[in-house]
Amino acid sequence: MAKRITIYDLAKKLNVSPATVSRSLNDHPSISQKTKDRILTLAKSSGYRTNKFAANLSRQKSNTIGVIVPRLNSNFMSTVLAGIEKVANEIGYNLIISQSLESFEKEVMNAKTLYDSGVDALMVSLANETEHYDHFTRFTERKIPLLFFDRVTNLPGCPTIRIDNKAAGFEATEHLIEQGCTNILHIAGELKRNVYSERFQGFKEAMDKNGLSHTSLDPLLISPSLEKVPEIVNYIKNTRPKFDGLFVANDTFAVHCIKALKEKGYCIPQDIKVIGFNNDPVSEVISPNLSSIDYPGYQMGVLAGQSIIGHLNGSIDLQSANKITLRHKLVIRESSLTVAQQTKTP
Amino acid sequence: MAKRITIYDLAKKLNVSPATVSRSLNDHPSISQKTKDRILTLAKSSGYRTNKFAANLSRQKSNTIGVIVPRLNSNFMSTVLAGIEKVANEIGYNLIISQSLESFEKEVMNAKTLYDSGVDALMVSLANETEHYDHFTRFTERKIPLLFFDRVTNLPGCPTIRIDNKAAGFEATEHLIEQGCTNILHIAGELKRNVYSERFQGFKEAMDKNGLSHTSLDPLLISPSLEKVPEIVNYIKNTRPKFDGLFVANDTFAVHCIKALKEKGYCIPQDIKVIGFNNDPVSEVISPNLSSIDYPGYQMGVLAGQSIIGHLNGSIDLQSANKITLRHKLVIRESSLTVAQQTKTP
DNA sequence: TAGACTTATGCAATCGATTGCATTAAATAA
DNA sequence: TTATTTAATGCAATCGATTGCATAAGTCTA
Repeated sequence: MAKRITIYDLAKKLNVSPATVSRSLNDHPSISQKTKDRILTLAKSSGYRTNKFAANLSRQKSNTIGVIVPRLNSNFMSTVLAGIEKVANEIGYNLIISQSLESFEKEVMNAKTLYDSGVDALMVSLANETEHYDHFTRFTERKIPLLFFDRVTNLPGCPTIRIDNKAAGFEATEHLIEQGCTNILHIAGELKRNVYSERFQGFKEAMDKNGLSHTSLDPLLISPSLEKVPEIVNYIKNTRPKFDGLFVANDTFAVHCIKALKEKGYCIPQDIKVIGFNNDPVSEVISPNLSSIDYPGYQMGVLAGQSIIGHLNGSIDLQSANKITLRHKLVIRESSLTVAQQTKTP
Repeated sequence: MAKRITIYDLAKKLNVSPATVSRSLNDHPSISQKTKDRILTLAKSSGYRTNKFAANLSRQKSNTIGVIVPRLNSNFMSTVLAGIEKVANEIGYNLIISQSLESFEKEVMNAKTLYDSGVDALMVSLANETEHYDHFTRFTERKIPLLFFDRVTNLPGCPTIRIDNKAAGFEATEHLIEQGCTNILHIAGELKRNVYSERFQGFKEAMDKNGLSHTSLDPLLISPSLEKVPEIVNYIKNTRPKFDGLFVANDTFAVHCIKALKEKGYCIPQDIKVIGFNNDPVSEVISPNLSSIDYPGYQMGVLAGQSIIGHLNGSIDLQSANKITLRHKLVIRESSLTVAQQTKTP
């Protein structure tokens, strides 16, 4: 039952042409207010809803933005997505979200599907595995705005939204050094990704600057699995000279390291000071509270949304691919403070 | 440049009709394998991609599933979404995700938009505010599969996926009672939602069964804001007889209660035993580790996806709206154990 | 009141793929 | 060899909205 109502139905009922109906519905200036009112009234009362397939086909746009993220269920990502969704929703865009699960192949597939689905724009945070970016060229070729956030790469004409991971890594490391650490271990993520390589870079520079040697534990893939924690804790336990600082590129992992270290009898921060990255809510739950780098996920999402929409409206020039760098902030908590200083805080 | 290639282009180049091309692309049986091969080869080499707008318009389906959730950025929700996305992605469906942010108005808007977007199915987890469900009738009227998960309601013909919140609430409460609690405070969420009202119900029944009185702190809206924590801690502190048990309908909130209580000098579980709900990863981070009800978010997403796809394929009958109830599990950790028992565990 | 503009509407093509029905060609049966 | 079936393909309508161009009606000006 209830065949869907079309503009033809409305047109017939009001004795006007479908064209007039369409124009009225889109508030075209060349239709008299009277006619518009008649049509709008009927449209509303009869429950007319425009068929987007037809409209999309005709207009060649979908009012839809595609998003590819490594995974949905991380605190950071879902926060960014929440920000994107909010902006998109407000201006009437739909969001098609897909996850690469850190797999290059899936990322390529997702890109294809989203292209086919006719998204008007694409926003991507790259998978760990990704090393080539050809799957995005079909977008750029067709001038479909393409934006990278957080885990970015440099493609011509593509805006990026990110933080200064290197500076942040540097600050985190210097903070540990200021607290008296001289032998710091850095646990990174997949170094193919800027977020991890840059943090690592910052770490090295801070160590070098302070004339300290750095043991770069060759980064295990920490993001997906926490199984590596015991391994790392053993490594920490067995290495001499002893580590007195630990800079982990990701809070979740940091938190689990702390847990494991405590179980092995370590006192934190006395025996080893720890700092994470992301300022994930868990950092305030673990005891001792975890120092970290704060970094505005929600805002990143909002900005990404706004930026892409600017491009879609043409109000931002596509050529001038802007690179937005958001502010990060060192958040000092108990896990990295020398006890002396710690007691200062009430 | 690079005008998009259509089936007409392919048809012309191979001297066949567009119909033949279309059928070949869809692997229609009445096309000879030879022709199919020729067409498929050219299609691939020329980078043809089907225009989904046209296909959708013609077929009247979108290969798209709409999802409305209260918010993206909660551990539980993003986990469910990850599960849904996985299934949808595997069978070639796109996911349009939108958040109601607990607002009824937004939920209605989102439903409208998704309807207009021509989603083939809709999956919903209800907003706190929602009390009426008319915004969904346009879906059921048009036989668009509609499914509720976690925060469900009973609409005729709509499958639901959920857990037995009442039983879980009951078990959580009985566990506290077994541990010696006699004066338990329950902190619920918005009681309009089944997940919270049922847990509350289970709580009351367990208390009644054991002949205990229950102080039902009239549930403040705990989900969105943690600002209420101090208020609640004060309430706990000032109420006599003292509470010796705390059952919080949500782990995040529970964790922050524990933090606040510890700051006020409470020893947990000695002074007051605490149990949460959800088995959120933080429950293993807080000290003491939080007892909770485990409840499989990812699996819920997968099942929701499979169920809806069953409906779309017609392999599941739409009439027989199935109600799936997933297994939950009481996870006992330190926060709710009497010290005697606790020390038993190595 | 004719001519020149405006304003309001309609005509009809278009977007690209799908699909019921007709048709042709090839294969099989009689 | 002819009639009959089967396999392969094409024709043309359809999905519903958009939009350039044409046209009709209305308003002004001289």
